[in-house]
Amino acid sequence: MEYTVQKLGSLAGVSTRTLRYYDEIGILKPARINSSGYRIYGQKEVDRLQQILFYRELGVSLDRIKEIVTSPSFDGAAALREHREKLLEKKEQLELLIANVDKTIALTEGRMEMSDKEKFEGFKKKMIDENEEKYGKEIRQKYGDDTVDKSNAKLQNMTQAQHDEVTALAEQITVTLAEAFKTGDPADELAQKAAELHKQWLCYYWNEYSKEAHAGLAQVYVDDERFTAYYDKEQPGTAAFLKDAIHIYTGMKR
Amino acid sequence: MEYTVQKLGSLAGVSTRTLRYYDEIGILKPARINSSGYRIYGQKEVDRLQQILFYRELGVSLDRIKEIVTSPSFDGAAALREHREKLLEKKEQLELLIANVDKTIALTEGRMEMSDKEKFEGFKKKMIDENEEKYGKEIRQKYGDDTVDKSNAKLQNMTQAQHDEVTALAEQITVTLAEAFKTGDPADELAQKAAELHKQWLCYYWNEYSKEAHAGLAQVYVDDERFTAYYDKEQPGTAAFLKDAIHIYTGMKR
DNA sequence: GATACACCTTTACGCAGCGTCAATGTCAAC
DNA sequence: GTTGACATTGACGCTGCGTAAAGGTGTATC
Repeated sequence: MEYTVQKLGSLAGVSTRTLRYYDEIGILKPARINSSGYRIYGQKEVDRLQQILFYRELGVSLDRIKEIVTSPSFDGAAALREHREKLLEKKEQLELLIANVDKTIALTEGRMEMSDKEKFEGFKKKMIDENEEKYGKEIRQKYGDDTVDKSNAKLQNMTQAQHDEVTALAEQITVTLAEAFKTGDPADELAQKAAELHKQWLCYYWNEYSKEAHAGLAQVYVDDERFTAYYDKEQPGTAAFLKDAIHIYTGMKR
Repeated sequence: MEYTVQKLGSLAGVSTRTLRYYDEIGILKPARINSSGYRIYGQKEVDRLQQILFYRELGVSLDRIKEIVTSPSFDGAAALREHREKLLEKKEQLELLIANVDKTIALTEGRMEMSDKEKFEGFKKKMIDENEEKYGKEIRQKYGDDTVDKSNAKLQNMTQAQHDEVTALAEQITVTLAEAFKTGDPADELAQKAAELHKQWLCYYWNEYSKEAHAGLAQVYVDDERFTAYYDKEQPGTAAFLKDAIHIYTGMKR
């Protein structure tokens, strides 16, 4: 299959200008130039463009990308695995930031206090991490454990922040559920709110939410005595009540 | 508390140049200018800078940020919640990309086939989303369901890719577990590999992994008949065997 | 008072990664 | 031969600063 600039551009979702620029900086040369000077791309170029876009997405500079894709000893699979690693790191970064946002929201809604210094912790940490990413290997060889410690501290902070949110949510569920239980009706507005909160709580642990899984878990709450004990702690029958509420909420009767 | 450019800069982790630039474009003016022309920032400016950095982190242009923070009818909490939403979207984006990478890795390691079009799906989807983000409200008002449909299609695709991986992993667990069961020893290398695979599988669903939770789930496999049935399908006793393997793997005896 | 030094100021150019003209050539269809 | 969708090169513009130049200020030390 052969492509002109526009064909390849629309295939890959980039502009023709971008393709010409990539040609200009020598990162993606067309397979050949036809008699009228048109750029003609082939299969190899499609694959290469894909790789380029992968790395670009990561925020890797075109210069670095050039090094990567023009290297003759280029191990595609290894590069992709590395690529994957970085994406995961970026995801962690994001989660850290989200935690920071949550904290700030909590602040504006009263309660917590945050010193000026604390306010910028998230950003500073980020910068530290970026430095580590750049100079990581050297630093690690030189200072070893210190770096590892920092990384661990970050992780602890993250899970701490997340843990705080989850705990607050769990508390809210308990309260709402106790209120709802008094009505005795799992279809009642309050019980449905508890189910909704429970869904939110669940979403902290599950990447994918499905009604089936939610309903399934509710069943486990009744079937598994450890869960049952937790929910029935204050008021026996609460676990079963929650199960009913969730089954109604999800529309699953099983 | 009052700050000069450098004080504020080091507090916030930005350069003095950045602060001067923010002054220049009118996004963050100092509280006052002292007799020598020095920029002096106060508490209000610290808070504002924090907001600016939040939005900057998101990739929002300084122009947009200016609109947001200079708006007199500025609801901080609402803005933060919106901010949070976008971060979550970005995280989804990332997960979509990771799925795309995984797919490509699987491709290079043989098996799967991927058409040229498919290769760029991730990127195209991303662009569509970006357009939606920009013009979302207008489009939604004009075309309503169409946009919603697109969004849903994206989600389906994402879970599809992830689902493929998870299915492959689950298959691998089944096979390994069946082999391991023959040895009859849950501490055996093969059984421990099955536990390891099970952990990986679990990590597709859980954001946080803990040994306690893993061991707890293993117990549920034995306690809950639906799970037991699934694992004992080919060979009764497999669920209990997996539980033992995981309890050894996690070092939890309970 | 001189000198050093860390801080501040404005002005101005440079960079990536393209978008966006402008001016012009080419191909297929009518 | 004209129209219209494609292609070409060349050049300038944009963001969000980094960085260097050329200079003023504040405090300490000699």
